[in-house]
Parts: sequence; C-alpha cells; structure tokens
Amino acid sequence: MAKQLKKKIDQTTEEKIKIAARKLFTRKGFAAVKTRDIAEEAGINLALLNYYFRSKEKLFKLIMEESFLQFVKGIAEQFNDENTNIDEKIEKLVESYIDLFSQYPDLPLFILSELREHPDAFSSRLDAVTGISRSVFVKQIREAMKNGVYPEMHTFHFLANMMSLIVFPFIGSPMLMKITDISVKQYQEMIQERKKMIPIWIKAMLKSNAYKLIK
Amino acid sequence: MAKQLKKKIDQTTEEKIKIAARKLFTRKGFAAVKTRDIAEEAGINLALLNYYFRSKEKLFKLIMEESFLQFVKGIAEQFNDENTNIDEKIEKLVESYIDLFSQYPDLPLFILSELREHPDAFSSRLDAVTGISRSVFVKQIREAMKNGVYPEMHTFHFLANMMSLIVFPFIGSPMLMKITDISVKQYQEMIQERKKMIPIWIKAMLKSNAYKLIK
DNA sequence: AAGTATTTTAAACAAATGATTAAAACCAAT
DNA sequence: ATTGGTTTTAATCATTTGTTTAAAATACTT
Repeated sequence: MAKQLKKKIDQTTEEKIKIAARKLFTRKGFAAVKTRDIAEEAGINLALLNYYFRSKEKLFKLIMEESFLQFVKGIAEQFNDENTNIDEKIEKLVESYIDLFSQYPDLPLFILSELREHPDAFSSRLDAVTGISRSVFVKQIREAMKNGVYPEMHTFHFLANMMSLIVFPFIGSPMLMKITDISVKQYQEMIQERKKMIPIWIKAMLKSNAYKLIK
Repeated sequence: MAKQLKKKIDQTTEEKIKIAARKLFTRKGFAAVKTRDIAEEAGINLALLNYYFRSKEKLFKLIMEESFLQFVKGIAEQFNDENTNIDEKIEKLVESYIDLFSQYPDLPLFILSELREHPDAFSSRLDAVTGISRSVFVKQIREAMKNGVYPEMHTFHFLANMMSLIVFPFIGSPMLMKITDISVKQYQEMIQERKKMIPIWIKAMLKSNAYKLIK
C-alpha cells in the first residue's frame, strides 16, 4: 500500500474534507449542510466524500465526536488535578475555555444544540464527564463549604454559573454586540477581560450567601 | 367571504399548522424540519401548509418573528419602567424570563442559533432592542456607578452576566443534569430557586469591584 | 335545495440531495 | 515502459422534499 507519499506538505484530501465539514457543520448544523456544500468548500469532487467517509452521517458523527472531546477535554483534566486549589482551578478553566472559544466561536452552540436534540447520543461520552460530580474540584468546593470558607451552594448552581459566564458571551455575541453597540474589536477585548473578571465574580457569588438569603 | 364560522371551539387549521410548526422549528431548526413532518404533527394534509402559508420559508419567518418578539418583549417593557429601581428591575426581569423559558425551554437556543447564523435578519427588530443602551435601566446603573453605589463595570459585562445566568441553565440543561446527576424534578426546583438567587448573585458581582482588581 | 365560495384531499411534478458506478488519472515499484 | 494499486472524475441513480394541481368535500348564502 503506497499511501500518500506525495502530499506530505499539502493537506491530504481526507483532511480537506474534514476541515470543510467541521467548518460547515459547526456553523449550520447537520441538516442545513449539503454534501455538495462540503465538496465545494473543500475543493474536491463530490464522490470523494463518500469514498473517504462512507456517508454524510458518518462524517458528521466523526466531526461531532472530535468536537465533543475538544469541548470536554479541559474539564476532565483540570477538575482532577490534585495539585491546584479551588482558585487556581477556576482561573485555569476560565482561561483555557475562553481561549478555546475565541478560536472556535461556533463550538459551544454546536455542542449544546446537538446535546439538546440528542441527549442520549453522548451519554456514553458524558459518563466520562459525569465523573465531575466525583472530581477533586467538586470535593474541594464541598469541603470548603463544610468548613465555612464558603456558604452552602448546590453543585448545580455553582457549575451552571461558572459555565454560564464563560460560554454565554460566545453563544450570544451577535445579540450582545448589537445591544451594547460595540465593535468586534471591543467585543474581543471584553472577552479577554473576562478571563480575570470571571474568577472574581465566581468568588463573589460563592460568598454571597444566596441560599440563606432566599429563605 | 364566509370564513370559519364553524370551528370557534376547535383550533382552526391555520392554528394547528402554526402550533406544529413552532414546536418542530423551535426544537430542530429550519433545515431539519420537513414540510411532511409539520403536516403529520398538525394532523393535516400536506397541501394545506402551502394553501395557508404559501411556503415553508414564509411559515418559518412568521414563527421566527413571533418567537423573537416573545423573546425581547420583556426587555423593552421592564427596562424603561420609570417607577422601579435597579433591584426591582432585576428581580422582575429574572422572574419573568425564568417563567417564560420554563414554559418554552427550546426558545433561547432557537433564537440565539438563528441570530448567530443570520445576524442581520433581525437587525431591524433588534433596533427596537438596541434602545437598551439608552434605556432607563442602563441609565440607572450608570448613575449608581457614578455615585459610587457600585464600582465601575462596562454595560457589556453587566448585561452579559445577567443574561448568562438566566439563559444558560435552559440551553445547557441536558448537560447540566447529566453532570450534576439530578432528576428533571430537581432541575426544575433549581431553576425556580434561581429566581431569587440570581438577583443576589448579580448584586454580589456588581459589588465585587472586579475592574479594579484586574489592574 | 341550489348555487357559490372555501377548504381539504390524493396525486403528481420538478428540483434537490445523498450515494454509487465505471472509467480515467495518478502514483510508486519493478 | 509496464504493472498494480490508489485516487479522482463525470455521469447517473434513487429518494427525498417543497410545491402545485385538479378534483372532491364541506360550509355558507340565498
């Protein structure tokens, strides 16, 4: 098998298709993307898509799998680091996710849409993530609450709030930019600012003692 | 023109189609929904869709328009109320949106996806919302910051944070439920809790003085 | 009840779309 | 150069899908 000894510098056809498919699927979703769109975007013959990936659906699942891993990779790593404390974990997580989404702004909406339409399609993968509730991070948080460092707060709220503050500005960027009347450049500056501000906000929320106050 | 004097109790065919279309479009988006799906869901003959709404696209735009108005209606109203202070506005806004999204959980993702793919399709409608930056609410916030009640924070961050905390738990519900291992019932309780907690958190974030701390 | 307008239906159409095929082009080794 | 494998291409196929048509059914008016 003399396999692509030629194109070592250039992208291989397989790569070109995957890159084009990832771009389009991530931006528009499975149903809105036609195989001919992918072929055109990749600059390849339509039949090559099936030659390399069998079907549109198989290609989509491949892209989805990779995107999903990219999405959750950071969590599993950071959440179980024994050598960092709560504050450090929050800072690292916020920074790495803001960097990731700055590079792939369509990624969050893509994953969350897919997860919403097919909640069970990734339950096996999510099991790896489910470990979150038993992660070092969550244990550290619970410990801190037990010791009175922070008031009580359900893990749901803590994780929801953290993810909210990180993810939403990417999902809602067109709306936020219109509403607040800022340029793309200003938007990107705001996003960068949030790397430092979100950890401060999270701590402020943790300390707010909201649970006692609502009773 | 003798127009439907019969079905005053029952849903009219037009309504049945709209209800079915809204349900499917909101859940799966334009491209993933087939006209035959809508017809089946509505329990009507396929041709009636075109008879009443001309085309799939016209029907979609109609649904989209209504959904969008539903989405932004609350903002315009609450934001320009001269008779409520900052705290009251936040409380009302949080409560009305959590109620809205509890009833229509797919609405936020639907709107935000559409806005992301076609940012200009609603710029005319958003202009009505753009008034937000000149709203009573934003003026009140800026005033409070000028008077030292709250430290400085860009409107972008304030609005982004508020919308984040409200909207994300709906967008990310499948993921959040899996990760935190809670039931649908528990999830709904958490969501209700947030009505009271989010205003507290927002105030805590406002007071956190994050801008000074990051310098 | 007859006549007229409106609504509904089954069938069909045309274009779009995912996939396949068979031949051509290409590549590396002999 | 020839061979044997791999990759690419143009053409074609079979379904799906949005829409239309013409007839049937229904509702309303006189």
